[in-house]
Amino acid sequence: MVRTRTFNPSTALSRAVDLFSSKGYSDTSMEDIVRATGVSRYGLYGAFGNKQELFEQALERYAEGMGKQSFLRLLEPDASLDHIRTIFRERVEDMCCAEEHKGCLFIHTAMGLSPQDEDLRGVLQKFMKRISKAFSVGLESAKERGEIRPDVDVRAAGELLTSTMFGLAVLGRTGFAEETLNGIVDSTLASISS
Amino acid sequence: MVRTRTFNPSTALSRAVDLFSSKGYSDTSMEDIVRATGVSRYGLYGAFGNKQELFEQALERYAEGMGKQSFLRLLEPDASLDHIRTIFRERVEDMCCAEEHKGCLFIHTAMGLSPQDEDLRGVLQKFMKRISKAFSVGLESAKERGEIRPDVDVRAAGELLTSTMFGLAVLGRTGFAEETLNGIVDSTLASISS
DNA sequence: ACAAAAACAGAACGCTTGTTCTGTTTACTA
DNA sequence: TAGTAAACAGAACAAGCGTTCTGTTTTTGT
Repeated sequence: MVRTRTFNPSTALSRAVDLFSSKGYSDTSMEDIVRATGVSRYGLYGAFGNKQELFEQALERYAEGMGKQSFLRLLEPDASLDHIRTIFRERVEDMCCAEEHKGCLFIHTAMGLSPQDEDLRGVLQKFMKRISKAFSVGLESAKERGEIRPDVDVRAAGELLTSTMFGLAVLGRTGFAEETLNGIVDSTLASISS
Repeated sequence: MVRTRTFNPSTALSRAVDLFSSKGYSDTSMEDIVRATGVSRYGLYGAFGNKQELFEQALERYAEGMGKQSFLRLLEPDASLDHIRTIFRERVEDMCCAEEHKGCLFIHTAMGLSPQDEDLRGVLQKFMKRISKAFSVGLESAKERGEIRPDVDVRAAGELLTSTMFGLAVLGRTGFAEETLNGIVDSTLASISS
């Protein structure tokens, strides 16, 4: 190698994640990414291949970020119902307060999925099941703490919470009030707590 | 008028609704609509103005169809919890069984919304609040029948069900099993039933 | 210091997009 | 039945897309 990169692919990817998660795949152009990152086409194509591959890496990065930022703490042994509530509160705040409209890359990807996109669908499913599983584990801990009704099936409840998370994101995007969304969170959590 | 239309704008609009709700605004081209309807560009532009206006009419039509097909029955005085469950069952079947992947135009529209699209956001919000209200009215009837816990706030519960409906649609799109989705429906309804 | 290989900026390419224009056909009216 | 105005099919247009190519600049190893 005779000349070194002047940009950091990792931070460029972060910018791409932001764009993709607020506008989705189709409504984000390579030009947009060039502008947002300050990286030339050459650099982007050299580092990521093409738009599709860049998107896939962005999705991976997004999932990783969501995990680290929100769901990892559910796997700790002292996870409680409050942890779960906090995760929802943070997500809700992100979703509706932000005038920049962050959006949710998972939903964008799900809606953009074409029927034959079996690979991408699999990846997305894996990420969502991971979220569901994390909720279940957290719920199990909360159950041991006596915060959850003993008859609650933590697997089913994990799926319920995952579904709720996406439902909230859609309502948030549409501009529903933060209190409305938090009300939904509280109803949902109340339905499983003892 | 010296020559009459050879196509029916209303049925053409129906086709457009199908396309938009499975692929969203950006991923549906006028060419797609020309092909699906058999109507020439001239006819489409003459009847609907442009793509944006066609989309808005499609959204209106979609909402109307959703209302007639699903939510109108909740306004009848004998509406019960079973009516609500049936609506969810039908939606779930539509969403995940169908290999054609019908999709949800509301979610597509919500995600495609740009921060400054204040008008469209208002329209969408109106439709969603209408759904929420219909749920509330149905829940009130069910409550009078003794099917719902007396302490349930039907307004909050209506919002919860609306959110659930969108969450389910996202999971359905991602390919989650029908049983999983129906399980979520049952958990949700169980949480409010007496 | 020089040569070479890779990063760079941006022009260019082919394609698709939404939209408009053109010439032709049709059916109603007088 | 003849004239006309609107519907028609599709060519044409400009703009934007993802991608590639080109000529220039930069940095490292010799």
